[in-house]
Amino acid sequence: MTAVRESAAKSRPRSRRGEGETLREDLLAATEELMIKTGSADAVSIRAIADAVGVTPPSIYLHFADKSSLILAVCERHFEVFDSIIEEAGRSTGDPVESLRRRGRAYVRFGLENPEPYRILFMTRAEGARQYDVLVGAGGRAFQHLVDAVQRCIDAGAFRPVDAVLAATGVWTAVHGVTSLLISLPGFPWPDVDALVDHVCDIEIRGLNEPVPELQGGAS
Amino acid sequence: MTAVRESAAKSRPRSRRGEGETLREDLLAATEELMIKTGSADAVSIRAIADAVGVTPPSIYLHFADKSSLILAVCERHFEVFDSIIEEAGRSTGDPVESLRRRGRAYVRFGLENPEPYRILFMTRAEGARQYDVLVGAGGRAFQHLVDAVQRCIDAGAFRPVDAVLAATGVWTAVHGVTSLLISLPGFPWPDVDALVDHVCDIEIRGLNEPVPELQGGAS
DNA sequence: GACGATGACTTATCACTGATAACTCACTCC
DNA sequence: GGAGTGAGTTATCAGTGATAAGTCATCGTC
Repeated sequence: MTAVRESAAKSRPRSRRGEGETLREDLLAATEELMIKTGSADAVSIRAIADAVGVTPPSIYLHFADKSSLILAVCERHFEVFDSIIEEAGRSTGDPVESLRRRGRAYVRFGLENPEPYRILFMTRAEGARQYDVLVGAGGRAFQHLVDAVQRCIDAGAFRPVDAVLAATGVWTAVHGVTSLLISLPGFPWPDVDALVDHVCDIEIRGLNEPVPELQGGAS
Repeated sequence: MTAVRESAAKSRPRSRRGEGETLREDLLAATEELMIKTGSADAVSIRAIADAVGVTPPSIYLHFADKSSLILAVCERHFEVFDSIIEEAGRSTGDPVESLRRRGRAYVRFGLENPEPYRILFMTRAEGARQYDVLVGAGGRAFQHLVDAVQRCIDAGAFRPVDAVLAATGVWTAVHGVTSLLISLPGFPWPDVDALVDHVCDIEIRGLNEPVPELQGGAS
């Protein structure tokens, strides 16, 4: 019987000396493909990955410490793209407030288009090394980009002079809230997604708005 | 060797006729305890649960279809309490806006105090039966309670006359965003949690505020 | 050009997981 | 007192992540 699983490569030629890295790349690619196909990281097994690449399970451990390291490596690749896409969306306009809104839209869209990496990066408990790596590395940079974007709104006088880090954290949690619930509960009777995202951005922007000083009976 | 695992009850007396439900209750209690102790539903195994109760693994399947049904049953119990705690917090004041703020605080606090049930209910992909049960049942009621709370703010003239369902959805995603990120990334350099939650509530409330009609130069 | 070293991988196996089929036991009711 | 059944057990399965130890080809060296 020997179920053929699905791989094309029944067995792959052993890499030459010094070319071990090629297997590592192939493993990442195969894992990503399987994750997208199955829609869940738990659903892809070490054996399935090994089969897809045409190699035996233990050889995976020559390149990754364990399964979660492999999965995380795949997700971190997405994260780099994540940050750059958001930055690009933010740079597509000169108005800082509109820029922030576009960042928010891009964030949600990316999360919905890459639900499993998003889930792994932001919706599962991070511990130890992973926490440090992701948060201090690419994650830290991405968050700083958001803080800067908020600061620009403050500097432009569009937002009250709040603590930019606190405000940025609030913005992040807001867009994450929509993204993550849409991913987790696809069966909930959600309003139109675009309308919801726009509403969330509206609330955030209005909430951080400089209020017109009407209470003091300002002049002119 | 036979590792003793940890249970006290080495074996439990077989239930009498008609008392099968007692095992079901014991299973729920033991599972909840193990979930709290290990902090993760995956970390508690069918065998560990069976051991803790003093029974063999297959007997669990006489009371629950599979492991996830058992876990979900534990979480749904929490959900009932969740809703009632939020309702209670909301009723503790007459001011609808302050009431909404208290609901938000209670929501986040409950999530942080029961991270694993929260994770399972709101942070893992829900499918099929579970989706239907939780969303249409207790979840539907809880959400309706939130919509009502928002509507009261609108009726009181404290919020603009927005779509109450859309606004409630936004409020939910906002408090969920904080809760879920705090659970997932405990190592992130978060601001003070209370300050963050208050800030998120502030933004939401200000964002939904009735703007003083200064642009039209309103009368009186 | 034989030879030890080593990079790249395989074979065999472990401990564990959720789950099922088939059996046993004790009690109840007729 | 025997059939029926509720309540649980024994034995076992297929699959999981992971490891120890072996194989095999290639490289650098003498």
